[in-house]
Amino acid sequence: MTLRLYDTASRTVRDFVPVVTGKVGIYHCGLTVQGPPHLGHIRKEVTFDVLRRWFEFRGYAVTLVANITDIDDKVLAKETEQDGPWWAIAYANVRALHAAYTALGCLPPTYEPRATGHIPEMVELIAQLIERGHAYPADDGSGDVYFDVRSWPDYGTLSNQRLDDMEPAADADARGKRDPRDFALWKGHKEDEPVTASWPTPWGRGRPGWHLECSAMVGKYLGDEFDIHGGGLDLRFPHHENELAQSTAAGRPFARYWMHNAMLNLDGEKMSKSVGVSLLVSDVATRFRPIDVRYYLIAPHYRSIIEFTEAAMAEAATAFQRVEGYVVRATEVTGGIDPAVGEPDPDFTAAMDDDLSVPAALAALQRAVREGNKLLADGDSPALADNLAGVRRMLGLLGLDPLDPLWVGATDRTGSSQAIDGLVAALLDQRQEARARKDFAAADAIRDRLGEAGVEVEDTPQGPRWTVVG
RNA sequence: GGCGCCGUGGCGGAGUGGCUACGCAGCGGCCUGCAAAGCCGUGUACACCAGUUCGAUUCUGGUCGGCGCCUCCA
Repeated sequence: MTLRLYDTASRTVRDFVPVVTGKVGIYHCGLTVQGPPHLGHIRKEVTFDVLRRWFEFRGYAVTLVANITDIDDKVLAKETEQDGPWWAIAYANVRALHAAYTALGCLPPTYEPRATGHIPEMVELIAQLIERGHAYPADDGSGDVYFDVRSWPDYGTLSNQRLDDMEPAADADARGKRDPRDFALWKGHKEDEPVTASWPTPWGRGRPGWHLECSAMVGKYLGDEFDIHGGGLDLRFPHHENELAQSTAAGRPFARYWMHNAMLNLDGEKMSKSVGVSLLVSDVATRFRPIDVRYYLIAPHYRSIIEFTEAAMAEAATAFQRVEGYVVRATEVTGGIDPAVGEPDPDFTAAMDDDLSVPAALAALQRAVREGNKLLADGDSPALADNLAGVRRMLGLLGLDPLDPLWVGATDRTGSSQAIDGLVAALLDQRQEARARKDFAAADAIRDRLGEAGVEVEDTPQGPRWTVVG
């Protein structure tokens, strides 16, 4: 079966056909590093991490490029709010983003280009656009360079809007614009802005407009025509519309597929940087296990809005821990397996091929877990090992295998020092002796004492097992 | 005003012109010394009103409600 993806531009689900057979180039808009990432930002990262893992499973050589926009109005504005130069603030937020990636099990992108490192590529693109008659330097001496939307009849196709219905762009004084909807490719240096935030160009010193960096960088690393361009749905317009216009007007075919993930809302509204930052990844990760957070973020379809609530998050954690519990117990019984030999359930594969239908894929996974639990009741067997391998393979494709080195430490439910192992084992021996002589009061007393110390005891057909909780 | 998305059982969340989503919670049972975990069983769910149809939660139109974008946004 072919992989099918929903393409925002055509508003249909289409068979995926790569530019180059066997390869896929994906570019998704990383962050404008004006602040540390919140749960909404990381939803996007996790979504594209799952996409990337699925393409790799399907045998594609994946090139994943996620940019960092480290210079723009908002970043500069932080300089006056916070103590420190804009570039230090941007860098600190890059580091926070990397910490969030790691915490939530996202594989690093193939490359992570930064806007400030690609000024020459941007200048080149502007020159091409001016030469072709689609951009012009403002005649008010501001040093701004604008994209001429009237010169590009296709402007508006991505967001399905007509130019005449659009409101004026407010990214600069309209004085130098030919049309109020023209957007800035380049912004001339202003007296009150730091000189460090300006670069020389044929049109004077200045800094890039918001959209230019992505067109320049995607062109450099993925080519004039590439496979998939992604990002949050809120980027569809103006950001992606403008990228598309800039690139195609410069003669570059650009993205074949546009993928946009839906927002994560809080209190019924989109989490917005301008409304105030809440639900920082660094904060959520202290209240919930990161692997549970990842499950919560990918369990709904990527094109469905997530209304964040603590209750739903906690419920998702319970749901995932059921799966995780099976993996842990089955691993204890089988002695461990190599997940690479596992085969995903056909229903799982079909669901993932169908525009990354993770909810349906998880339903298949849950059925496999139920089967596994039944097998587990009979102890070790080839069928159990087989099932466990399949379950772990499926989990791995979602970045959720609890035994992946990625998560070790964070989710280790049995790990403790050898001393604790010995002490608990000794107490459990005493309890087993008590049970053997039907002294259940003594046996339960030992279990209660262990429970008070945070050690939970369960009796299984293979004997008692214990885990450290909390 | 323009362009879109969504309203599913107590909760989360898929999907389909007729056939069990799945999970959480609840209830009943099995297993267990007890428990935990697990397994089995268990729900007149598709905002409202019309229309199309043999049949609509699914398609069409309308109403109500919620959300996103229209140059800060993931």
